[in-house]
Amino acid sequence: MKKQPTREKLLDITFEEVYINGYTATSVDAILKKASVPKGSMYHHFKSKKELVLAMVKERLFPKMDAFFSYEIKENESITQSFRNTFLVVSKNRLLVTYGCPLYRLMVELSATDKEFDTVLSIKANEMKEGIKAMLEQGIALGEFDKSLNSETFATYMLTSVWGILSLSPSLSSSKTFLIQSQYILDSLEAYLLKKDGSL
Amino acid sequence: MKKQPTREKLLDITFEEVYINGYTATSVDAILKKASVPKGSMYHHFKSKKELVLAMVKERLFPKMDAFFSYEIKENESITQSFRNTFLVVSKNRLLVTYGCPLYRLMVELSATDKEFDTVLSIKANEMKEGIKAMLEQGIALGEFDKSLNSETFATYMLTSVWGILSLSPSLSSSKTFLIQSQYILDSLEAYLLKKDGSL
DNA sequence: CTGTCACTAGACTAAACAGTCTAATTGAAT
DNA sequence: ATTCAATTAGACTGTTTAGTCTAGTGACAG
Repeated sequence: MKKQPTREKLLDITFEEVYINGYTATSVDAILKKASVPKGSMYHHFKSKKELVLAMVKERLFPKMDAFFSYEIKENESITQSFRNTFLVVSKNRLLVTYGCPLYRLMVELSATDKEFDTVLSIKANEMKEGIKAMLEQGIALGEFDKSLNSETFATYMLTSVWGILSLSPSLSSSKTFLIQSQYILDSLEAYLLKKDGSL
Repeated sequence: MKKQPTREKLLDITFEEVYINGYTATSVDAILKKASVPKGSMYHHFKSKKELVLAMVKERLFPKMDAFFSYEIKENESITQSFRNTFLVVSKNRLLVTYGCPLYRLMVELSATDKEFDTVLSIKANEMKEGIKAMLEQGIALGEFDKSLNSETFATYMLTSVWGILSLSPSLSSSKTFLIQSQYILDSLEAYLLKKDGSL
């Protein structure tokens, strides 16, 4: 168990603390205590609390999300099935089901009042929307969905409604209810499904 | 323009400040300054910041939401149309579209870390779910929806997905995109619609 | 007119906050 | 071994925070 470099340890602990408590409610001192890092070290690596958290967003939060969502469709798998699989993976992630999407939580807390956070977080949100949009368009191109499907607005709908469902109070959320509700999202996609033979 | 009683003025300003900035990022001093109320007066009426905000939740936030959502169905109006009307009303509310639902924002910020807030806010969230659920059940009873519709989970889905859609970054939200996306929610209800004659 | 009590007023306190400073220590290069 | 820059260490500072305290004010009942 070799010693983790200070900067990396700080980013890890900052992710955990800010995810659960939010940006404002997380104090620098609390992060330092949990990480067992003295103040001077932190302010050597980061010029302020905000810089620390912005670095955490770019070097921890974003990579975590990139690793989670692939937007790739496996061979012989329909786009619908691909979405279903992603929902299944999400439902199995205890933290996501309990506390919601960390990107979304930060957006809700900070986007209205902090332009810099809003810009950075919106870029990732947009990237995710584009990923979903590309999948939907692939589905249209392959004849799975009707051309009348507006991939832009439907992608945004899928993304934000999943965020909303996930961000229920921890006391009310469960992986089972998430799965049922994600099915309703797929139901709304059904309206654009081009039924072929009775293969399903 | 008669002078507003101190307590009432404090609740009004507290609602505005906490709605936009959140609980933690709103300081008592900021509220007092904006309301032009001295500290002693506030601590005469409320024993702490938390009590002030809890009172605001009960005496401002909840009544505002009660006034907004009726869960009543007009004569000769289908349940589906009734939902559509509510979405239309929501889309016309600038604050809601810009900043999202104030109840939901507070839940995202506090439910994971504060049991008391979680309890109080969850009660209202549950009440709203029950209101929607009752409408759905009325729709089943009147033959508008199929009996296979799970009113409990679908009501939760409607509520949380609307919250998610509304809580997009202010820089990305608009009343038009909200309306389009709320239509997708109604699309998912379509799967349970008992089509009758060609009256629609 | 006077005593009472709800409320106002704002100076004050102690703790928590983000951020600074200088000195000590480390590790790598020479 | 010596040098030197990168890092660690934590005491310190100034500000903001929620909350206290005591003196005063104003309206109203007797």
